[in-house]
Amino acid sequence: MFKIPRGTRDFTSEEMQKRRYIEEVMQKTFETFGYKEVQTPTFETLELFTAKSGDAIIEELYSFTDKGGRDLALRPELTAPVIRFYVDKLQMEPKPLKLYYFGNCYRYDRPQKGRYREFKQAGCEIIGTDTAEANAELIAMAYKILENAGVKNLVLNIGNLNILSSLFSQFKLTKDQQKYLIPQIDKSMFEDVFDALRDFDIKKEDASILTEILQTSDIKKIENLVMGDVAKKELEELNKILSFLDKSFGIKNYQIKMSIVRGLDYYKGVVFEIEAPSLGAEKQLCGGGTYELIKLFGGKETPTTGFAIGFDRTILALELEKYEFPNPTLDVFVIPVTEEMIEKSLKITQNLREKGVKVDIDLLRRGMSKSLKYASSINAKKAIIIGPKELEQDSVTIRDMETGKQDLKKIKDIEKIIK
RNA sequence: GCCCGGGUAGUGUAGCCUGGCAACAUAUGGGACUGUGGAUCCUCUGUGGCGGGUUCAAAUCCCGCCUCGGGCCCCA
Repeated sequence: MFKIPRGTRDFTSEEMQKRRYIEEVMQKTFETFGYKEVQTPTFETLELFTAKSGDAIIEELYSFTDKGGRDLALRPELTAPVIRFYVDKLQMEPKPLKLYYFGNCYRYDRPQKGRYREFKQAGCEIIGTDTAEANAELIAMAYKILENAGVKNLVLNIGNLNILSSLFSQFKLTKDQQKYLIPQIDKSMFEDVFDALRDFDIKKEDASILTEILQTSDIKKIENLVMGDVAKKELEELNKILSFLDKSFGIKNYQIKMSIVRGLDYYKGVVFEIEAPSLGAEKQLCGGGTYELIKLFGGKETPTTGFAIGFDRTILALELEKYEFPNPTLDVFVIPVTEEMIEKSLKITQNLREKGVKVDIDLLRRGMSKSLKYASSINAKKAIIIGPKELEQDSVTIRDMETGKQDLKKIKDIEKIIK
């Protein structure tokens, strides 16, 4: 017996039905926002990912050397590949460029619920604009995608990294000091942040201002506390985004959260995340923001914002919320009563299939009773019984599997009745 | 990578503490009701994650590994 590799999954037809359905809903939402689908390879050069995230991520990558000696890696995410694609081939496309994608990604992590070594992401990037309306539209789309997919309990947090970094520079914190603070901010350990700031010789008042800003979700309060032109200007932008979300997109269910940091290295400006609180440790469904990667990849700098949605987690959240996925059904199950009927039955089956009807036929030469039972267990809507009695009159028996009602119908009329 | 809890037919479970023939339900295949279902009955197949140790004897006790789950770490 062979075992499935750790952290990977097989999907049953029931699960695939759910996944395809949700993927379609997401895809439609992307399309209604004017986004176009792209696809990139499953593996890339290792360098693409180390350039973006540093050598430290090699530990969490599925990387390998191919037979030509090239260092490659299975993609751990899709932003870097898509931006590589953009820099390589799409720079002259009319702006803004709105791209979306679905793809499996691979990370060498310890698996647990909602975290797999092979997982699927849905995401997008908008290239060439960073107006408040562009950012608001993007955040709204992320929210709507999850809402349209049917997730009920969503928490949308929005922050802005430029405000944080301008405060950092105002307090003259060194890069190392910032590096020390960021993980603590990420973990909401604000007392430790305060203590650290004091250790860095920040005045008590300034330290409390910073920790206040990090903790409050009251934008007025932040307005009163924030200092410096850059931070004030960014705050104004943030305010515009929030106002668009509320007034234009009807999304009121958001919270300011200045402690979203998301690896400050290449994220700039607005950042956001959407959580499904019911999911526990791995509850983040979506993360995104504005970032600067194009220049790093050798392209002409232009604003970019994007997000990624954890597809598997979205499915998990829906299942937890007892979301009712559509049931897989079969339009017709054909039952030949005797072996002599098989040829005619296959022909009728095939005729219906050519008309686009979902039809299956008994292939085990089972009796009527077992066949009907089987038809019922696979959720067939109708059964067509084909036997000598019926054929004498050029007819078949059509049985409605829900009501149990059945009628003798002419073969030439089957198509009409089924449709 | 760390801490904790699990792993018994395809699925869901009992037995484990206190070692002694591996079992129940369900699903699947076949059959009965001789052409009408969700039923009933009969029947076949199928089970201890893997390896080692203790013992006359291990699903049961001990150790290691694998794996799933909860919590960390990480979260691009």
